Amino acid sequence: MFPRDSFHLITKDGLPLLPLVPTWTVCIVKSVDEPLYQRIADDLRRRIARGDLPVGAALPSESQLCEQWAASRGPVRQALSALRAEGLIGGGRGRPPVVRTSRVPQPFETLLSFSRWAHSLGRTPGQRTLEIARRPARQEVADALAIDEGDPVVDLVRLRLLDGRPTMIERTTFVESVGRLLFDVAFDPDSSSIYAYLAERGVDLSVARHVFDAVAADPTDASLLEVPEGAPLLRERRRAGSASGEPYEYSDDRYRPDVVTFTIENAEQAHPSVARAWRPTPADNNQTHPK
Amino acid sequence: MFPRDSFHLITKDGLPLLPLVPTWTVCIVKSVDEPLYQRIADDLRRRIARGDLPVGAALPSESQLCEQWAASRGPVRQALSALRAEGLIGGGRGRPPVVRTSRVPQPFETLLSFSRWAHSLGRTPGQRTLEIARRPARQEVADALAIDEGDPVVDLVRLRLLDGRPTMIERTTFVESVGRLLFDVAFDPDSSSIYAYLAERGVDLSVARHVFDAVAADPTDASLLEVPEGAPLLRERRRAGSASGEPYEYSDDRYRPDVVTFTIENAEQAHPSVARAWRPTPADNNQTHPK
DNA sequence: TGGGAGCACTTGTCATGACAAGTAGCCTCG
DNA sequence: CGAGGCTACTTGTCATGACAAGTGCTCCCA
Repeated sequence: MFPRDSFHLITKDGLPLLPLVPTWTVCIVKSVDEPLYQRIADDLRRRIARGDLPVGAALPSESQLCEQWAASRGPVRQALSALRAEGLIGGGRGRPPVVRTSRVPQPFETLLSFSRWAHSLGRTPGQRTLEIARRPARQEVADALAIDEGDPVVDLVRLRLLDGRPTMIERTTFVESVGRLLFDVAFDPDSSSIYAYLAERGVDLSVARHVFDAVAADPTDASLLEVPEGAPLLRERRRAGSASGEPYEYSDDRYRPDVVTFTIENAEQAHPSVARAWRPTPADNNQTHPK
Repeated sequence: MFPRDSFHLITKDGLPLLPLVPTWTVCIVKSVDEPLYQRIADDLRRRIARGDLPVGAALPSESQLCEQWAASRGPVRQALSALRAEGLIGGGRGRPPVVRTSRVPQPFETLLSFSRWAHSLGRTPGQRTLEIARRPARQEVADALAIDEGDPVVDLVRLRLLDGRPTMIERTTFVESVGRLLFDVAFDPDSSSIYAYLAERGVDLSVARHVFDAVAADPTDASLLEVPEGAPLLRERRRAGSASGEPYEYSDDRYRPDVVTFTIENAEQAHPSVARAWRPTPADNNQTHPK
């Protein structure tokens, strides 16, 4: 299915081999089959993330990049424009592009999958499945999934843990055609990531809409999340579906606000980026208050 | 200061005059001095927003756009790529671009300014200034503004109303150089928008970071927002500053979650868009539950 | 009638060349 | 010594041409 990758050598600066490079070490990168402008962009991203190009530093000029990659201005400008759209670089007419931030934007999946997010943080996700059932859709769920009230759906309720601590209650409803897959013997809701599992089965979740508000913990929430009844919880209601807009799942997730926050970064020029953030407990960040 | 705009006629379809157009009405658009690819993008955006190109419809092919605008593929592709980045259109190799949604992304300011947001919703914002004071910075604020604890700052506490109903408590702290402007006789905190006022004075707020969580209403919050003590509130902590990253303001805003929510729309391909959403009260949307 | 080859058309990628517009540094002149 | 102009260099915009890769359709043949 995947094209066989071919490889080539590049220097430790991420540049193709050129006579003027004095010393170099070897690393291997995916090469052909990926368009040139993407290889250029990936390389610049990597150099920014690694700190070779610190914040405030000027990138090589377009003509220099053209020489280094033996490319014309087209692909080089395409790469720079991609970085600009991600907010990584600034600059403008007459002055060379400048590194604005080294933060790499979180990919789409990170906001969707709790497991994937936890792993990207270097923490260990856990989960306890409380209920999985096939039942008729309630009104609110039917509206969100664009089906009729009473149509069969699959409900899944899970308590999600972070490093063993209760963090979130997830009440997800899948349309029947997708939820059916969760009853497969191959699926173990307590060990694997649902989204990874569904992706393997050809379910493409590619658009999502998240609505945030706050609710008070009801008795069930309170005992599972180990907070007092009535404590404020951060609620995310999520509807996700295919690229064509067909909804596949609706979820009501309630977070302990002392463990998880959501962050939006916003600039006049660049596109906004969103991220789920983990908040260290007071015991953890004792004496480590940021300067 | 501004270049004198020149104008030209285009048909009701937004196309330049061509002999093959049978009927047309006149409208005036800004023309020269704006690059071609932006004029093309603006025109397509307008046609999508007006419904001339409904969701699901295919856009003209690149070669057609080239003919219509007497342009080469460069600017046309630049325009399409801009729309694609905004999530307005989809499509790919071999198939013509397709309108994905007609929703125009909210500009940067809408998430920053309560007044601006309310107006864009067609609702009337209100505000009651509870406190404005110059005092030494607390620890948390000093950290956020990158100044030393005890440095002078300007605190502003306002109750914000939507259609006369209490909606949000805003506790904003400005660095002294910016906050000083709020004591000017020309500024009336109860009538004008702070951000519009500051922008006039040359304060450029162009990057912001918003962190969302939930808190319980303390006695002050409760009485001002007219909710029970301990009720869950949606909290947004915001840090905003100049393009170079210098922070100007830090704010702790607490919303009634039954009035305001925040929404993130997220897709695998396009950049995320964020928006503040107004939630009609149960009395308002009685019998108008969405199908 | 069904399936596959072929074809027309689409978008994706890249090269080359040209000019406009903005920046920063140098240098001259008052 | 300061102000202004000049120049080299940068990025922004656009034209033209070419080929690769994917889609959808027709048409032919088994």
